[in-house]
Amino acid sequence: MSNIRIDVKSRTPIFEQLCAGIREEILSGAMAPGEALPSVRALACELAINPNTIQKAYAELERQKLISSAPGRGSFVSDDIRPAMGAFEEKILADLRAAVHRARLCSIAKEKLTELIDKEWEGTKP
Amino acid sequence: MSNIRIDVKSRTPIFEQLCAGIREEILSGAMAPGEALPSVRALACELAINPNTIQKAYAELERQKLISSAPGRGSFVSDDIRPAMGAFEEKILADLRAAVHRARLCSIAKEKLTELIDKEWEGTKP
Amino acid sequence: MSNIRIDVKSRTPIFEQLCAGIREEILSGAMAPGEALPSVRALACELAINPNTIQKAYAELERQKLISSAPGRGSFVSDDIRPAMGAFEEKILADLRAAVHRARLCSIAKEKLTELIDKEWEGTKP
Amino acid sequence: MSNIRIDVKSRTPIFEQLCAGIREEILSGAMAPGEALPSVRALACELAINPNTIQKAYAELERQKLISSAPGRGSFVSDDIRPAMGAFEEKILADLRAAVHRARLCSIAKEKLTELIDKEWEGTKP
DNA sequence: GTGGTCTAGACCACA
DNA sequence: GTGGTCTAGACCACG
Repeated sequence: MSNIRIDVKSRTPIFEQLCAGIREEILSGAMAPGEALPSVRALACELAINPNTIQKAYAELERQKLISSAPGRGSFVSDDIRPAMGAFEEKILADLRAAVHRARLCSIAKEKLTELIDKEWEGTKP
Repeated sequence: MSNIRIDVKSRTPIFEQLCAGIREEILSGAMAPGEALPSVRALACELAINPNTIQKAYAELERQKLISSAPGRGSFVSDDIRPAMGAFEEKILADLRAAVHRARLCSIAKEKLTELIDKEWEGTKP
Repeated sequence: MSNIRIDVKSRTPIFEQLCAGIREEILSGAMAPGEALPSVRALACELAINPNTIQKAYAELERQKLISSAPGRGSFVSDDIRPAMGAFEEKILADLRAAVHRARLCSIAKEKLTELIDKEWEGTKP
Repeated sequence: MSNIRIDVKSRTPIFEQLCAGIREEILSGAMAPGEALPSVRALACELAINPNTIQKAYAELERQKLISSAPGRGSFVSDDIRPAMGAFEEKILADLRAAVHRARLCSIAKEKLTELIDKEWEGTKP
């Protein structure tokens, strides 16, 4: 989990940065289903962040069925993350559609978009 | 201007919805350079929104050089909106890059993205 | 008077642009003491500006003793513009002092200022 | 921050006076990069000004990259104020040029200008 | 506690 | 009539 970087200066809420970071870890396979997440206190200490903020991020991820918390035992990556992945995928595609729509209004050439995708896709190959 | 729809229940601030709506009107050519925008009071009345909120949106658009306001005379679409378009284009492409990046993490097939672009592009043809 | 150019898009009020323009004409000697200014209506027509705005500019210049209006006969450059020049000079020097002060705070080198003056001075030689 | 003085009777808007005052504090080094600014409410109370006005000033300074505001945490002087300083420097030099130009029109001797700069420069030595 | 947003209502200068 | 500024008071999300 030490791959997660928080930017306290950023405008996006810290708990959302946390959600995004942990979600990436899970969706990319860095964290396996069933694996234990660090405790709220430990992560709060490691990232120098208010425990309440960690708690809020965990609660949000649990709401999205990406993790499950067992009171007194800790939090764990869900065994089946496919439904959560589906919901997240929907959101990503919706964002893409919106961006494409705005690009269309802004008279950006379609080639520029596909080219951008190619470039970004190669650049982040695992 | 009656094409603009405001959702007061939305999480995105009203003034941002206004900015986006008016920006679309301008970038899409629905409003021509030099054309007068509705007065702050008139638009406030039409959309049932507080005049201060309209003014905040106009101020933001003026900061982006998309419109210019002349006290006592009204607000007008800028004669030359190209520099503003350039800045906006940058933002759109950055959004696209971020969305593609997240799609990559979520193991979405690249074909799905290009297909989505094709579909969205055709669907919004003027 | 046809040298005066008004920018209706500018943020500085039109009547102030008028004042500045006419003041320049007078202080630079383009208009001689005692000379008649164009009538309010004629100037309003020539510049395509509301006559009330011309009137306001003339009133302001009269308040500054740069011109004098004779009801029914028109407006004329004052015979003795020295007192008005003095007051205006004070204002210019105050502006300069303020700008220099801010430049000092911004750590701008003093040489840059004197150099700027030399350049501006030569560039606008009559 | 108690060095800032606001003149509610002045013609220049309060929020601009605030911007200028805080900007001076930052550019002069009285406030260090990363330092926390007083909270909107606290400063509003101290200066006997409406919090909204303080917020408008903070928003403007943030737009100029001189400070950064983090919802829930407060506002802070930017870590790197050099880009903002550059933009501000441009404005100052433009003001100087304009003042020199008007001085030229008003037949003010060039020596008077350089002398004024020398005097002002010495008078505000840190 | 913080900053951000919105509303309601007022006053001003400008045209 | 216009836009610009300010005030007072409210609500919200974040930490």
